[in-house]
Amino acid sequence: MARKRHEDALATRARLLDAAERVFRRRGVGHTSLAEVADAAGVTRGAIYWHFKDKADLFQALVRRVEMPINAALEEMSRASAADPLGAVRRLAVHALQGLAADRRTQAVFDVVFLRCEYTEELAPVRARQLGDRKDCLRRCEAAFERAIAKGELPAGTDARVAAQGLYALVTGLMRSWVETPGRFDLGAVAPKLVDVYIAGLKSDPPRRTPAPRKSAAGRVRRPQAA
Amino acid sequence: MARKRHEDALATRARLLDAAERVFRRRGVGHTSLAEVADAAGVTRGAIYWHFKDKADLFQALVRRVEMPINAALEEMSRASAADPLGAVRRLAVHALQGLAADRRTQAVFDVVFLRCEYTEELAPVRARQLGDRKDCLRRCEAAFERAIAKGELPAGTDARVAAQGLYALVTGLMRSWVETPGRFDLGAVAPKLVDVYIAGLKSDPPRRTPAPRKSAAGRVRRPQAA
DNA sequence: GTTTACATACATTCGTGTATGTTTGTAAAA
DNA sequence: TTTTACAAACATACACGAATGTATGTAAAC
Repeated sequence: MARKRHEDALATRARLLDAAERVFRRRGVGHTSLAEVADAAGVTRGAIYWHFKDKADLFQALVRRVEMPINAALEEMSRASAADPLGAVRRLAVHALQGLAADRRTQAVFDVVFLRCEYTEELAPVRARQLGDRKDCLRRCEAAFERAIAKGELPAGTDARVAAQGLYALVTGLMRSWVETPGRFDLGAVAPKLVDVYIAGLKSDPPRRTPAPRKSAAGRVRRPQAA
Repeated sequence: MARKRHEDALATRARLLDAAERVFRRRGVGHTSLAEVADAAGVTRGAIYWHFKDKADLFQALVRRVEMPINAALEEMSRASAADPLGAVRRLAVHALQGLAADRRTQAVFDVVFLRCEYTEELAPVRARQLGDRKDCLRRCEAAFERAIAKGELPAGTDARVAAQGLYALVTGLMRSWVETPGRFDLGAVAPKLVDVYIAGLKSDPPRRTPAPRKSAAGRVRRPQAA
């Protein structure tokens, strides 16, 4: 085929990404050949190899399309955490969950990321980016919780790091749960309730910092069943 | 090679499962050929096709090896939930997490299940089983929370279903987080703290049942920032 | 002698990467 | 302004390896 104009080429690229989303979701990243993606986009493999280096590169571009809004929300949370730390964290968590519940593209990408791909060597760059994003998110949330402690919104002695890990686990766990069975529950409605449950728990029974990292065997628990 | 005795054959089968655990974890389920598994086990593909129907069958057997203890803990939880519902739920969640933190085989299988395989058509039976297990777990936890409400351990009007979904998300989210970066935090120590945070949150700010499923647009939040 | 528990060999399919072909926008040269 | 040359944006073709399933071989246990 012939040469297109710039905008036509960008349209082709976008159609390739859309097609990859659909096919990856249905057949899995590793199980789909680039020929299938090309077919679904109405082009040939040549188009893919023109726009992308290989399948991993295509996948990476696919993920980055939905990363930006989340990162923007993270930034905003860090700003707002100065005045209202707990509120900022709450808004971030709820916003992330409701964003997933509302946006079809986000749903497709999270479906692929959670269930339809395996993180081996060839996806190492994607994986590294995911872990970096997670680390960043945890650091920001931890910082916000620290501010909440300083402001007296959370009890002194609260382990902000553990608190952040718990919130992250709750949110991502909900995301995965919902992606596994979409439509089985109303994520948009459940999200604020459960985030509030967790934050209320942080206030009334927060994770305490371990008083001193003794040399004794770690891993076992000692807390006498605080029920 | 020659024929072995029954116990020898069972040992070969076990070594195949062990080898598959290692290779799947390193290279991903879809990206590993059965020849690699056979090599790692010191046999040929013939042995695999003797003991298992195909790769999916091998993977399924691999997962089932670690499912039993968890299901047993679930049963025990249901029994204990009559007398001490919240305590039983708490013990189940903490036990599951610490079981992951302690057992190498469980770690390997969860690693593969979370990160190194893609759930496509060929893994449909495995997937169906996972979803069934999840459903069972959610139902039992919901029932336990209902008992807790009946006993006054949780406020009346608490939505037990949502409460169970949140706990499940927290626990599985922690599992995945820890599997993603093992050694980055002490799961055995963090687990009871965060489970307690969540349960304390259920007590002080529980998810309320939606009073009446009005016809109004669902999904948006209305709660006036309960900070 | 028969079946078990594998090993070996084979045919076939599939996917990838690359090399090459082809057409047309587009900008500079004339 | 027309022509020329180049490069963008793909399509097509090919070579290669790799994985699967099956078919067959085989030696020891029972």
